[in-house]
Amino acid sequence: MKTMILNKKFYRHKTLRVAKNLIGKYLVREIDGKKLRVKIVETEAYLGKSDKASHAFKNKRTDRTKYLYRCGGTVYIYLIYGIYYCLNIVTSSVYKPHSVFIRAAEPIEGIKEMKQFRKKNINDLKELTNGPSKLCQSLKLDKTFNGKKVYNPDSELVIMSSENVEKNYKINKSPRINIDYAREDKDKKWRFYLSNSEFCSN
DNA sequence: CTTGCGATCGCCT
DNA sequence: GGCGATCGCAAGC
Repeated sequence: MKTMILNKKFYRHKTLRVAKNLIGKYLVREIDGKKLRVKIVETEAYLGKSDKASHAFKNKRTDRTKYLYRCGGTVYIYLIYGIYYCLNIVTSSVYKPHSVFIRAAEPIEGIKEMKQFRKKNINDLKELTNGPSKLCQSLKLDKTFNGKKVYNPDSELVIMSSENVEKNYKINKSPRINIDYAREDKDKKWRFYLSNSEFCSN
């Protein structure tokens, strides 16, 4: 079974389902003729209007969050703490500002380049991509990717299916990380991760 | 215009 | 375990 780009329809489903289905898929970044490839091992679902942790809670729509209102498969990247970027993939239908937050991945290809894009000297492989902003550094992703489509073969960032070994994946769930402000939504088990993967965030 | 703060990380103790 | 970095963003005046 060959790996291929996931089509637009993959993202047009319930966000919790897409968040789980993205585990084990490949995130592929093309830069200067080089291919950087990682395997997604940890995600979180953000359910828009009804989710106190979501940037689009109560359908809040601003210059920053407008990308969440586009079709499934659209990139939403935001700046956090003035210095770091975080990657989301829009899901569900247009007008529902849902997304899947990509928290961690396993480096597969282009590791030399990823090490160069991260600031510090990395010896431990998992330190390249075991956090949402570490991942963005390693893949050199920033706000210029906003609005791009991960199902478009011409994009510099696409998501690809994995081999059929994914049938053997055991996926766990837990509450999402660092959303204490979300009150009654903070304990919802909307975080998914590959069981036994050492490449998950801390 | 002003102000308070964050879906993180790395360094410090 | 704690904390500071650093600035875009959104809310409030």
